[in-house]
Amino acid sequence: MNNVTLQDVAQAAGVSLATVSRALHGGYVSAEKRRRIEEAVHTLRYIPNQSAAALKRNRSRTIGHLMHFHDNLLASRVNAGLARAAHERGYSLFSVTSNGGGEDSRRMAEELISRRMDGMVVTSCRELPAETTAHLAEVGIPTVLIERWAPGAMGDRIRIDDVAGARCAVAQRLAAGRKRVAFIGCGDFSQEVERQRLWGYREALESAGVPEEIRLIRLTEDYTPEEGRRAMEALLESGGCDAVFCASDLLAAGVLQSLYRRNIRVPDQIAVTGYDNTVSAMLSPQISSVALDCDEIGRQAMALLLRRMDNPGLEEKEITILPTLIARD
Amino acid sequence: MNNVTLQDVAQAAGVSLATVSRALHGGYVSAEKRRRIEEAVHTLRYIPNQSAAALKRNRSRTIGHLMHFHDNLLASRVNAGLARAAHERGYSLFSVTSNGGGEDSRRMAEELISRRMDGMVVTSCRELPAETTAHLAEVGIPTVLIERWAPGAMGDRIRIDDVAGARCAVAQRLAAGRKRVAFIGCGDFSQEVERQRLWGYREALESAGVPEEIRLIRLTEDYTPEEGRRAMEALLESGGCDAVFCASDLLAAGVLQSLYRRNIRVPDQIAVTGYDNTVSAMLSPQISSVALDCDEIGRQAMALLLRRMDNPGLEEKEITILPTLIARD
DNA sequence: CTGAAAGCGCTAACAG
DNA sequence: CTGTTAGCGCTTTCAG
Repeated sequence: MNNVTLQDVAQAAGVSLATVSRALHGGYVSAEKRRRIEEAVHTLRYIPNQSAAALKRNRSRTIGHLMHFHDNLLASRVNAGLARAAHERGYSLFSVTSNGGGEDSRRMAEELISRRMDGMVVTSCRELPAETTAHLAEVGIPTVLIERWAPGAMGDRIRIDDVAGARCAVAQRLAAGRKRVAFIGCGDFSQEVERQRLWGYREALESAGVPEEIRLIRLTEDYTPEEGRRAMEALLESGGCDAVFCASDLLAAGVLQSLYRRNIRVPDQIAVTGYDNTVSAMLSPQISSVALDCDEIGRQAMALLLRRMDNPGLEEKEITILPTLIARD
Repeated sequence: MNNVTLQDVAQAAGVSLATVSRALHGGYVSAEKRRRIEEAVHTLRYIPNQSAAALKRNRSRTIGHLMHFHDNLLASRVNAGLARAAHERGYSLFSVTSNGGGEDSRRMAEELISRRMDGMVVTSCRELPAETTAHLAEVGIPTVLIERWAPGAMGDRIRIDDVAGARCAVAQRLAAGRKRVAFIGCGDFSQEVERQRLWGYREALESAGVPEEIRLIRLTEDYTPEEGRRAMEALLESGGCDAVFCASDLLAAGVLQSLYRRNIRVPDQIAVTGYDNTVSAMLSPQISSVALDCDEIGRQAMALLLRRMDNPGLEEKEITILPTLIARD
């Protein structure tokens, strides 16, 4: 069993427990004792008990990450970026994934509170009750919301400039001479993300002086290949197009399936652009997509957290991340 | 700040701290006091401090999950399955992802130890030093290794019957009348997983009385679309085939890209089967793939952990999970 | 530079 | 059924 404590190390090294603690935290300790302590730590395989440290310090050196389960690589990439950033700053990342809706997220958030996270990152959760973020604020846990959040949520934010991302992707097609660029995206405009992606599409058309055609805008319920396939079918039946901008790679995957079935070549006959760069490089053919720098997101999130830990009273801050188009065809 | 303690609740409810603790854990408490306590908990928004509880109990009610970062949905699905299973049993899941090699995994494992995980799951880590698993055993943390593990690693195991998975996938093609079924997979045969997938392929050929053709077996360095593409190119140049079994969906994605480029129709001219069912439903066309039941894996892992917690002395146990073929074409 | 000592918040005996 | 009490292992003053 694991029972090696500071006390044991102290005994083995012939010093007091306090000295060992100091040595471990880089305090003033004579070279000789430090050596003896290090040796004891090594031979006894001492591993500090974080529960005790956290209890005493009232800080866990851990950041909580709450995400909603979505069979999507993006979340795990953000998670990886966050983990790296946290680690660089001397924190660990405790990730939890909510499977259910608001009630579930709420429970997970409480769990993170009960573990006394020093900060909290909430990625793309439109379900987390605003009340829960308020609770976090109340108990003094800095919170950063990434990409999506429920209305009324409190905390610093990292938002993605999806208008720019979409605009850029569509502009590229127009610049390449495509005349009829379609939009396939989720039509849940209660969400800013969805509004932005459509808005970027429209802006690109407008800047290029291309009139908007209602027929070319296809809205889906959700981001799935099936929906993408269906939308593309409808689009083709209504008269076709020569390029499609999809508001997610999953939709684009469905679009490609539909085109494959009808033997319409991509990008020769129709060019397809995805969004989020999760599976775009795996599709046939590889398609262009709008990518997020997840390491950057992680770093910024940590920066926001640390800033607020130092100074809890600050106003809520919002950082905008600019996505970049990865051109593949 | 968050400073509501048991003591505060006790005061508010006019009972002793011990009574509150008992009430919270379902011990004997009179109905009246229980009511008052619940009320106090609610109005004060009391949230227990897990660090303190864990310190006292010397158990954290948390399972650690160590995985190696791989831009792959499988890991996050296993993670989700595990989280669900853990939650059902009253545990939380603390997931950490190692990005680097053995040194990094080792550090993460120590971090999990220092947080006094009650159990540990290691998914698909061929890098985790055997010595670290020994350390876990030594400090009494039950460990379950899923899918892959470094040689000499200690712990209960969940292995995937990849021989059966591959055999079944290949047999299906043969039964459908395909004559020249190729194999594209990673050639790192120091790993059991890789050996098994090739072995399953061979077994299927043998049972069907089809002679093995060395030309049809293409080995790659790794599981990436690029490698899949390259392998398929080579295969086509060497004379082609009428079906390909890929040891991973990512390889299959590359295979499809290569076929798309040459305008070879799937499955009419060549049928493609993937493995792991991560992206197979997103590809064009959707392809068959061998799937793992991640919820089942999670449940089994938890069962192994709990079993060993109750009885640490047990022999190491191995559970084999049978994958299933998802036929899509 | 070093050691003694006081808890952090909670659980789990142990006596009422 | 209820309250008192003794720590869990660690950090951090506070005196030497």
